[in-house]
Amino acid sequence: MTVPLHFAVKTRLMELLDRLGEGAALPPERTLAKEFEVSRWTMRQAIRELTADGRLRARQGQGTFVATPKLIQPLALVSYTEALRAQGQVPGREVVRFDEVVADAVLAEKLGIAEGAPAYELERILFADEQPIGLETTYLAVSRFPTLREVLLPTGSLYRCLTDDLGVRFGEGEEIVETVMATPREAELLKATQSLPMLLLHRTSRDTDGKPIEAVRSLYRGDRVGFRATLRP
Amino acid sequence: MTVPLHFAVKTRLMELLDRLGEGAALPPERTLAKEFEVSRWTMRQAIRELTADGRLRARQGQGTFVATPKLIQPLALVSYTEALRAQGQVPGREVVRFDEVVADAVLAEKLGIAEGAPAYELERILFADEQPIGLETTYLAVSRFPTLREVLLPTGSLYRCLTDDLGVRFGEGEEIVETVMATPREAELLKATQSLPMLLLHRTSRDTDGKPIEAVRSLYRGDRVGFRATLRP
DNA sequence: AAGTGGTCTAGACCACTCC
DNA sequence: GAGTGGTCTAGACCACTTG
Repeated sequence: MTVPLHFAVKTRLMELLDRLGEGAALPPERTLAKEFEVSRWTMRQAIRELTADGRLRARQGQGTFVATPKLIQPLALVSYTEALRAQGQVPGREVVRFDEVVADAVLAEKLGIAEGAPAYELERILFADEQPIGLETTYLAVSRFPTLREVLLPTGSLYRCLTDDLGVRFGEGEEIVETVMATPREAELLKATQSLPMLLLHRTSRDTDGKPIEAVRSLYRGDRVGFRATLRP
Repeated sequence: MTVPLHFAVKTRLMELLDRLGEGAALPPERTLAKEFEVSRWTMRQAIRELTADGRLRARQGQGTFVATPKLIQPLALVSYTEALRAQGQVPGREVVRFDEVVADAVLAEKLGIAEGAPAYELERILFADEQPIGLETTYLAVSRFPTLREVLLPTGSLYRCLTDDLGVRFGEGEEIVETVMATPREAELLKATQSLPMLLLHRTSRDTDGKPIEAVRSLYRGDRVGFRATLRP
């Protein structure tokens, strides 16, 4: 056997998906396994890969469905709200946590504050058209934005608040992109099956004077989201 | 929601990895499964996630080992060769295919040529310190670079060849980043286990006059590589 | 030949959704 | 309660590497 069986199944399934339309329901796993004459484990392996690729969406208790194309987000210092609106999607946010933490050495260096100084930790779920697509944890120096708690609306845009209400002018930033597997907590918050590949982004951004603004850890559903970067030599 | 068993195993395994050093060998799956009192399937699920996260590397017939940290590559219009050297790694290339193909509508639009016009298809495996980390397929218009076959050395840098030998000046580009699962062929070329999450990049770049230079499809091992982008407002 | 990871089966039970 | 996807077991065989 050269090609693994589950991959041959994946290939045959893809043909089936092309015939079915977007949003169409796939037959149950057990039925498909019988039709393809493979075990349910093998069928699930094939379905699992197609799910990770963003071609299928499984919903427990309901069934498996043909997915819509991935959302492509800009990789730039722009507002999540405006970026989504530009693509005709309805943005949404839900605050999971808004605490103050003590900055450790790594965070303090990123925010340009002393180790042990207080920092906001703002964790939010990002939605597109009511569906959770990302989990964003933002760290900001309390000393720099002492009034943040008063001016930031729970469902408002953080970038708009920083620029319009607090006079921040974004300059340059750096972002590191990698793939990881979600933890059960993260998967639950994003209503994703466990063990789905995610896109993990680590961002630090500075204002036009070069002063640190924020450090951000963003986890996006790899099956639903991609990113677009503008390249320079 | 109770935590799946394989994830609890993953957490316990991570503690074990911290005690073992980089490059250390893990006990065999069957042994670990007995020690943790789980089935081999559950143990493999945990190992699979740690492998996808880049914490472990499995080698068939040999064993499973604690991995080294990911390589972070720049997301910019720069030479792969120089980017790798800047990080103290030894770059390498291997040409898999160097054909001429007929451009379909999508490719023709990207390259600024007529549909049906000939285009080079150059597929290469990218190595870092002798290990395959990426598979890059580059498309260029034959009409624009008629002498490419003569001036490009099999193990040479394409970017260096374009800039130094053919007088190309890179201007701006666009890159889309997403996660996918590798096909068996791709996994084999990258000497990766099948079904490992990969980073898929689609790049188009233009010269300083705005004329299209190349269209590139790059597939990088998600367990070994990450990317760094510079952000602007 | 022995030992390792890789694939696959058959079957069980759980968690969730909908009727 | 019925049907769906999600997790897990026990066991088998294959493919690869090393001695």
